Amino acid sequence: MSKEHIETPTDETLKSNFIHQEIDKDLQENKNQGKVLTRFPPEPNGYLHIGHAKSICLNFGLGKHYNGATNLRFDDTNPVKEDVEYVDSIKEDVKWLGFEWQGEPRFTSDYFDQLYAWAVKLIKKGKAYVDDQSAEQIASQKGTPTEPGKESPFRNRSVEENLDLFERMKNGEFEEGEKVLRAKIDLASPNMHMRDPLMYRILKRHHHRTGDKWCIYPMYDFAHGQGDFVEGITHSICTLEFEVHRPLYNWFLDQILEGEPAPEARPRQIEFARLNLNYTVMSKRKLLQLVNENYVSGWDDPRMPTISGLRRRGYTPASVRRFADEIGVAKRENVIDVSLLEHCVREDLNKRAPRVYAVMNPVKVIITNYPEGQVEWMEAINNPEDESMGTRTLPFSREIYIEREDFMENAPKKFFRMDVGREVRLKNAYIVKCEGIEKDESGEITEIHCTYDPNTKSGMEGSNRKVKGTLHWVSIEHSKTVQVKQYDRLFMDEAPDGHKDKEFLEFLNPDSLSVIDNCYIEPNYKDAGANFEDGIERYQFQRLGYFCIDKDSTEKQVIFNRTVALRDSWSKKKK
RNA sequence: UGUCUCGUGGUGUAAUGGUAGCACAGAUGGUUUUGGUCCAUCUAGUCCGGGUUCGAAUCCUGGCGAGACAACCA
Repeated sequence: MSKEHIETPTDETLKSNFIHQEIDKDLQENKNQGKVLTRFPPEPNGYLHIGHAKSICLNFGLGKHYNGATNLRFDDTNPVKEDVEYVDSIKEDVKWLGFEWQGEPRFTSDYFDQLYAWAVKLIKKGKAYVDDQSAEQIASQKGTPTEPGKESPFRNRSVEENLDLFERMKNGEFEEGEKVLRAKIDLASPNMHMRDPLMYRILKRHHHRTGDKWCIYPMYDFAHGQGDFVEGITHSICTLEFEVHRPLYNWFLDQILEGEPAPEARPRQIEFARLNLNYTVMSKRKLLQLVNENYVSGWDDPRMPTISGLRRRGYTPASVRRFADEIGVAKRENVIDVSLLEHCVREDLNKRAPRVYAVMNPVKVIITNYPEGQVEWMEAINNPEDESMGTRTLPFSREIYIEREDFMENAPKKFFRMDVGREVRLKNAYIVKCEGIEKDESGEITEIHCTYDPNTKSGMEGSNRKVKGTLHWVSIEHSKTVQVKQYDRLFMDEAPDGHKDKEFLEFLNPDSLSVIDNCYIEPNYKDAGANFEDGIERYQFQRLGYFCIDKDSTEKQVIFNRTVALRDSWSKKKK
């Protein structure tokens, strides 16, 4: 089957995966009245990255596929690290990717009262207790995966005392670290998470939503599963590391639901392997470090694997969704080659980006037999992949720029470009012949002299002649000067954070950004009809790659970011 | 020396007891006014051993290997 169009979100055909099969089974058993409700539950403590995009596409894709819905919930149980800045960026990124969450975004902090009540219920059942020990003491009693833990001396306090203490924790009578609430489960469990995990800790911090109402905050483990339950989530899709938490979530729900009527839906957690991409890092901590220590310009630096970085780099939402679909979903550890991501954006942009002429590394060409002062407006197709995008005109004159790399003295036969005595075609203009060159003292070419054949204007009969090379060009007099930022991979190592003895920063690529201040572009590139749903202008610079206009552009200074170069089988061959 | 999870071309991912397929990457050729696109062809795989079966990537068993888990993080 040929790929005529890259799928739009509505007709996206999801690749099947094991999660579909599990949900299909649940549906066959008529669990949850046949409903499917998923959720995307980020913590607002950083910007979303391509790994989150996988999760977003999975969760929202599932909701759509099963005619259900997907909630956006912020798991904001740790005011120390969280911020509204992140809430806003996450909403923007999910929307940009093309997904809609059900109703308003949810916040785990909306459930703090309920969680508190449930904690009290557990205390009353003798399933939770206040522990006065320090973090270190508790840790030292946890045991190891192979040795059982030891009981806290406070484990068997009376219900009354626990109730009193917990309320006083809530009232702010104790300082941070003085007391915690713990679940009373099993210190000998082979699952470390069942060894009397913490439920609440004292944090006298301002919360971005609840303000100063609380000075105790639930731990993620005591909040996440209940958040899903409260919302009626049927399938809680998460990454592999939470597999060992699943029994704990189920235990909490069992405790909470005891004595209650059977709920309409009870979340079922299914885990999948997170995305890893080579030549980058994906941990929030490391991304934050890159930002804070100014190795990049910000979360949306086009070299970052963040969604905002990809957006600024020029990736389209469709290309990211396609990528998420291509990589699939499974439980085994995986490392995806960035070339697949690049393939996805090329595939989309090839279909949709208008072609324009720009010269990044110019050398001057004088067409000696072309009349001085004459200008011809040449017609050019905006996108050979999409006739409906029409044509525009661009000016041709006696003095033009071509790429320095498109000329070579004494070039080998396989070099299909310009050399003295050779003919090449100037795309959408004339066939020209190189007659000679001029150099400066250092030997660098300063001018190339050509003659043109007036009978070979594109469209004329005479232009049908076979010529080995076709070059792009711009008229010097008419061209506009813009800045171009070229990006290369941020790290030189395939797995920058995969070395025990070396820090990932050691592998930073010093050439990951190169700025070209004088890039020459045809004057009417805006007429080429760049039209993208997110309003970002994207173009193909003929023969060079895909570029988009950076948000920092001004009228005086237009900045283009290179999204990705065109595939280049010539440069590969040279090696 | 625990519990859980996972091993299919270089990288991902299908095949759910019945011809190991697809994508990316790589190679070759064709078309081309982008060395792009497109088209065609090729390279390359079931971790190992035993068992069940007419038949095993799939089921059983024993190894081996990888990952996760011992934060008042999520």
